[in-house]
Amino acid sequence: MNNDIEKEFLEQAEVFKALAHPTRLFIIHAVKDKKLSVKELTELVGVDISTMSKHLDILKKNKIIKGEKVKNFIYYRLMIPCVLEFMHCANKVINKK
Amino acid sequence: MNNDIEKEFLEQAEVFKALAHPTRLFIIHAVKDKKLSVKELTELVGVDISTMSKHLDILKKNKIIKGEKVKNFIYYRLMIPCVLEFMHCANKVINKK
DNA sequence: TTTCTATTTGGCAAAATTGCAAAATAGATT
DNA sequence: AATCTATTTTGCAATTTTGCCAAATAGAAA
Repeated sequence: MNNDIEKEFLEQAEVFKALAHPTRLFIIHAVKDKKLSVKELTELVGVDISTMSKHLDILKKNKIIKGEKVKNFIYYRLMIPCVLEFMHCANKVINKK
Repeated sequence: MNNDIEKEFLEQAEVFKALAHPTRLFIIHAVKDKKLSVKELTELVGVDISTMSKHLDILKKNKIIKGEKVKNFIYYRLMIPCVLEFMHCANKVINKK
């Protein structure tokens, strides 16, 4: 595997890793058509708020979601709609199991 | 997060996890239009053959690739073409970084 | 300013992933 | 049968990921 190709797959794998967690998939689903704060997402999932913050950070760093500060809150929204197509495809894979 | 939803995202996350490794993304790319044996893939990537075997097993268990035995060799091929669209989308995400 | 409220960060232990080496299998060839 | 050859499995140590708690920040409200 040559160096450029290797780098390409390495970068791509980072994106897949960012998606490879049930809580993060839930977040994507939840913010696809409405903005939600860290606290709201925390309550929906039922996890410690620091844990939620870290999950959001991973998605943020990969430019999958984006946060907008309003007063004390940071509202997150989905930035990459094609991620939803990923998920439909993933479902096809699951159903063939 | 209710139980059914949780299960759905848990299953989806498994598929994303299967894709979240540079070697496994390379494999998918390599077998998308030609069948390759474990040994051939091992040489292309430059990894221990037992490591390659494990990567292939992960993709196989998730029905992403399928192996066909011919003589002593097992030739793998891509089963889920929509995975390639995943990768195009992942590239869009990367380029926005 | 002091006090809330929302969010992030650091620390840490538990769990999962990774990759090599060695041993085990499977089956083809001699 | 014995011997190759390809692949898988086991064992294990190193690395990474995860999630809670406690502490730190940021900024709004009183």
